[in-house]
Amino acid sequence: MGRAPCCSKVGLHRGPWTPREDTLLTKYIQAHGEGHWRSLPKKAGLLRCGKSCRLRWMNYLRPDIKRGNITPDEEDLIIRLHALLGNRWSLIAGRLPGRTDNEIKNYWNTHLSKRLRNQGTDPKTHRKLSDEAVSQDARKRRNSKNNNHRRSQNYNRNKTNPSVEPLKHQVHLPKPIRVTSFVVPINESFKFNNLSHGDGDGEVGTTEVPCYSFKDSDNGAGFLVGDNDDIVNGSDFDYQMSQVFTGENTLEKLYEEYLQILKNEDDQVQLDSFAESLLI
DNA sequence: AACATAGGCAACCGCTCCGTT
DNA sequence: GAACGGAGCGGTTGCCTATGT
Repeated sequence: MGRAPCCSKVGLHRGPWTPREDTLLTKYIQAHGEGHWRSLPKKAGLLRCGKSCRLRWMNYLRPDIKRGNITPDEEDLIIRLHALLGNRWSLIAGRLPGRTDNEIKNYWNTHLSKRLRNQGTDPKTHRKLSDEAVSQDARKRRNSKNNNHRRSQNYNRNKTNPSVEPLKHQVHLPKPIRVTSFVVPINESFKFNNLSHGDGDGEVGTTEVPCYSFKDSDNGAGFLVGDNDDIVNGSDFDYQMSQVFTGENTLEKLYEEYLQILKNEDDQVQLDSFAESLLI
């Protein structure tokens, strides 16, 4: 408490990560493994704070991250887990292979909580909302929307009004799709390739971009993914998805657990002990 | 075509937890 | 037991794109 934020040091990069930074971070972790986040940026040659590096790795660069649409099964599981655990996103993410807490949190805030409200369910308590509560909720949402619009309006005003200091131009890369659920050992997990592509500033040239080639030792399925939309082969993606969900039956197993518990929903002790088990 | 609004997501911030000294 | 520091978590913000007017 009272500690200075680790990102307050001047001269550190902030905002979206560049392909070069991604490469440096991934290469470093590939060689040395995760951990020691505070000292990592210096050793890896990054002008970022350790927290930023950790976040980038955990939410974006890890090879076992699954990107792409949340399936209806996953949605259902998230809702049920949220009912049990509340906003403990990391615990919820821990039960969804390849999903990150940040992704689930965002998905909850942007999709699921709205859907529950529309269905007349309080997304916090998972209980039915009364008519009065529903209308109050609608008023609240209108207000929060207005606040959000103000932020957008400020941004757009700055964008269109040359008298206002323009915000720095930032490059948002296309979302990569990384689909693996198997553990990849350090140093053998992935290889880097060089890709020719536009770098987002209108220039076209050769930039080093992380592009990982995975190999599942069990079934021999190769898989190429990276920061470029055209890298991922759709059929491979589907194939991997099916391996994740039909091969391991992770979600089905969880569903069975849930169904068992929900059958005895009155049995609070059992429910509690299940929630307890998730904490391990 | 230009502008306004709405929605989505990556990244940041501040706090807490927990191991070490 | 107190102080310290690394790591992790959840809430919030900033910026972008899509859609509407």
